[in-house]
Amino acid sequence: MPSMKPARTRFAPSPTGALHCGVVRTALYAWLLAKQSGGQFLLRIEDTDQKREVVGGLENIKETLRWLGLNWDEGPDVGGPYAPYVQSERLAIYKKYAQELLDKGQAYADPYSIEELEALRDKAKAEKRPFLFRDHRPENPPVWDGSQPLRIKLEPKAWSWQDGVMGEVKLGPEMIDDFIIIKADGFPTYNFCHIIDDHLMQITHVTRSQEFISSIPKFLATHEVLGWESPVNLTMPQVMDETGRAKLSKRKGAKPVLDYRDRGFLPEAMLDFMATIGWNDGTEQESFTVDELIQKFSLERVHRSGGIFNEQRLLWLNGLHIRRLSLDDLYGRAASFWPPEASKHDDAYKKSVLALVQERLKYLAELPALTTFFFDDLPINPSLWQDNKQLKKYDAAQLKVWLEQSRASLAESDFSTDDLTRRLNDLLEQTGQKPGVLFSLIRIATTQAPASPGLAETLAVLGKDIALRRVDAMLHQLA
RNA sequence: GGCCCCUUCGUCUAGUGGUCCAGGACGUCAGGUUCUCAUCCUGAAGAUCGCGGGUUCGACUCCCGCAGGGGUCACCA
Repeated sequence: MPSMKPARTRFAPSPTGALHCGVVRTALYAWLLAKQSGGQFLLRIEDTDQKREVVGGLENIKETLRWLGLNWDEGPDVGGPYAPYVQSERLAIYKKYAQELLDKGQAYADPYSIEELEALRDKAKAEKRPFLFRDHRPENPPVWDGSQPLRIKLEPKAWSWQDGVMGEVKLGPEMIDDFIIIKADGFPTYNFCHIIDDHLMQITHVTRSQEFISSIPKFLATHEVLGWESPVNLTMPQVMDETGRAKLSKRKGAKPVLDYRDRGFLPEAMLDFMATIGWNDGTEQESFTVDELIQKFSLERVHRSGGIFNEQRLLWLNGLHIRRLSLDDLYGRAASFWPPEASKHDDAYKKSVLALVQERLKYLAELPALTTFFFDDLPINPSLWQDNKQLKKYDAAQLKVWLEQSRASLAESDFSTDDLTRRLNDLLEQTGQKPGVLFSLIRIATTQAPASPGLAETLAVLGKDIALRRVDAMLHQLA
């Protein structure tokens, strides 16, 4: 376990849509860093682009993190020493620093219209040279009245830095330009305000997704101009979609994390899955609890290459975590996933059903498909025995004989699993049949389902009345 | 196009010069666990370690080049 000074990390999403696994994985790594070092994890909302803001975006962020258990020590709702933690409520702070830069001659008003800028950019493109705003710095910038964008004046300079994940990265002076720090609408840009906030909020490690890596020189230069030390930059590899051809993004159809909750994925499985796209502990351990992640996670073992979001593996991990749960725990989590028919039944019954399907569930939304026959009689489906590879060799009269024999024995049973098992075995001898034939017949008769848990266990849970009633219905059908 | 990052079985990966004609896991296939589904167990197929040079007695591991993929070049974050 890496010992380090308490790290203050943050997750700083913008409320522009539902959180997906790509961005949440970056949040998870930041959270793990804070937890394992005894530091703090902050949530900060970067809502400086009013146009892109989405209704419910903030709620989705909070709900996603809460569901996953990525609790924030400071941030919206919980407050903290550096409140507010919503950027739209911190405008005065950014303006203050912008004014300071302006006063020092480190910032200037941008006199160009959007159209003029575009023309300059097009021209540069046509001439196949990079567009740099600094080549067009106005000689006598207008007095900044807040209606023009304000640009920071940055001297071109090559930067190299030690990235906590990527190692040493070097980028040339062409990556630095006079970027806008305050937009014409009065809001600051991400490039500017996140630096101020990270500094004021004493963030020690900044996790960012890979698309920001070429912006880091700008961030470094801005720190320098402000006279601040940069926090440690941690650039995380990308999470790619199933095609492997693009990073996970909302536009490309990445599913919201909460969709997985709604399908009955477990938060600990999601965390396990996300953590292990791009990180492993170097042993052959394939699955981790949250505590193990906190203990074992290390930056040194985070990959630099991107990883594909493989839902197949998530499914496997989720099944694994479901099986690890105690029955009571699972029962609590499954509450909203039962089929409607189950509402007529009591907790004890539902729990005994759940015990039988626990090892069969990959996700909780499968519950109805696996259990409906426990709660209500399914319509009799002749194809179940007519197409069954063991049973289709026999005619209805023969099946009826065996089923009647079975009914007679079951009628004597106390329906304990032990007694049922014994009787079922006796019936094999009496009828001279293989389990493949007789058990299939009884299973189909009593469930009318294409699949079910073990026969004796299933019968024991169903109970005598229901089991015999269904056998009778099937016998009637075979007549 | 410039710049940056990446490149081991389909996928997630182990691997930091010899123990690797490459190990594990998911997935797939086959068999076993008194029926089905699932679990569990066993086994199989699956990677000439992107390509080409070099360094070295020896390279997946080091160096160079190339190719491919991803990212980025906004009054978006």
